[in-house]
Amino acid sequence: MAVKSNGLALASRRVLSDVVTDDLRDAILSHDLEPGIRIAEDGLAIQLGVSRGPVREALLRLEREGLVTIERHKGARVASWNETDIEEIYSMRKVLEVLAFEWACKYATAEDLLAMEEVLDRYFKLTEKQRTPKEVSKLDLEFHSAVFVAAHHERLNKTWEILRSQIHALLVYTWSKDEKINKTYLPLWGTDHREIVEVIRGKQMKKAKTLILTHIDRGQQRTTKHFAEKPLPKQISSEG
Amino acid sequence: MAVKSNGLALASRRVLSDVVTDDLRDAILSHDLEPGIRIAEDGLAIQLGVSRGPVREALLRLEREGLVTIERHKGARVASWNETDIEEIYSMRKVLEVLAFEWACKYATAEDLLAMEEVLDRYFKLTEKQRTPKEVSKLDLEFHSAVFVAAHHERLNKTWEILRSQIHALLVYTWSKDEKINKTYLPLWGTDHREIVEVIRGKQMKKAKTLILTHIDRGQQRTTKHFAEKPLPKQISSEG
DNA sequence: GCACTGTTGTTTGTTAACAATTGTACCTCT
DNA sequence: AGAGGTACAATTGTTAACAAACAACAGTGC
Repeated sequence: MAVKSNGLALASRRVLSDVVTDDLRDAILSHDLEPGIRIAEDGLAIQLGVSRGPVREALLRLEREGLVTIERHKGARVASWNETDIEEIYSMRKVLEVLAFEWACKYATAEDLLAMEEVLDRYFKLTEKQRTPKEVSKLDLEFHSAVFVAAHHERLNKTWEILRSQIHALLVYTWSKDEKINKTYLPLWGTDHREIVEVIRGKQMKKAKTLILTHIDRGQQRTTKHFAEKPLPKQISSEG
Repeated sequence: MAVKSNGLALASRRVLSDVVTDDLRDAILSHDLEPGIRIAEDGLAIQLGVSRGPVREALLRLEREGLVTIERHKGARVASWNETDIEEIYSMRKVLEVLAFEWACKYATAEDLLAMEEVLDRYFKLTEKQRTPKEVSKLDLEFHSAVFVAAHHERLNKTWEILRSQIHALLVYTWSKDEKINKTYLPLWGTDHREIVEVIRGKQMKKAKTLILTHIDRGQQRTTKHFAEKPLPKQISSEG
């Protein structure tokens, strides 16, 4: 019923809990569900036309992704963010990306490099109008994910996927209100990434490390700035 | 029924899925369940006297911990290990521990340092007979966990807990057969840890980094060696 | 003998009902 | 009026039955 089999039959069979997980993640990352808001199992189940079982599983998975918090006997809420979260997320990101670049320098295949360039191409082909914060940050994360894939490091990739969701949510959150600031920053990313591809191709591990660190630092400063400027949304009162 | 309420009532109410998770984790980490072995939901549920719901949740959690692998419509198996896993685990461990030490140098409280020394004390008070691989590695991991706690970094701690389980399982696996090798190595750990505490107390971040890296390297070499020497157990035939 | 197919049994995925816990509103008593 | 307690409502935790997918095997046709 809630199975949206668009056209062709899916290769790896999707199961209801997968569908619910993806739907819910999309709802959170598209800011349909604001941070702090309560998610009742039954309500969501009815809304999606499924039973509570798959919904429970989905909430557990999203909790591990850091998009949702669960309290015993009290249920789930959409995760909310503060300055500490930014510090934690970006400090984690730095060490993970450095490791990813080291391994990518060692193990990246020709296909991996091609995949990275493909994302890069899509970025440069964006028209001025398409160059929205949402679209650009989506491509940015896609590029970095391509680097992690190139690292061929299973555990590192799993950890990155979790952090990626949180970064995504954080960006959506900080950018949800003001659309003007981005124009001055965004164009920089493309050239950064182009340089990164070449460094990996040349297996210049030392250079890769400094390059990625400054690249991420820029992102962190931007995010911190936006976060500070952002007017706090109506706090969910049922917090204390 | 399966609720083992030993004496006093637990502070934070434990729920069935928690009990199942812990029981199953113990069974895996104590090598009662060997790597590769199949875990049927129904069987485990009956064995523990609960229904399949909590068992499913437990399996999901242990999958995220990396102790169990789940295949769609095919069920769960106890995770098994190879040389690649060792490389992945220890490369992750290095970057996580370095980050933990940086943050611990910055944010460790007096209580945190005390907690570390308490673990250290228990190590040095072990009698010759108590100094088994199992006991020593348990204390080793406990010490490192204390450092992560001292870092006061929520996401880093969560990631470490996952990796810690895997390291634990890996150690149990490599040491499951031969008990003789350890005697020559084990005594080193205590002095390493003692030095580590002092470095954190003195907030010597640079020194902490090199110290922890050589410390972990030793562990990796030992594990790799044991793993290579270990005779492969009877492969679970239902693999291919 | 070998490939194919239908059947059967086992296991996971899903559902709906039941039990237990938490939060709230109202009532009573001091 | 305020403190405390009781009943009620809402929500999560748990269970058992049902549906769907997968795996093994016997039987059929070539």
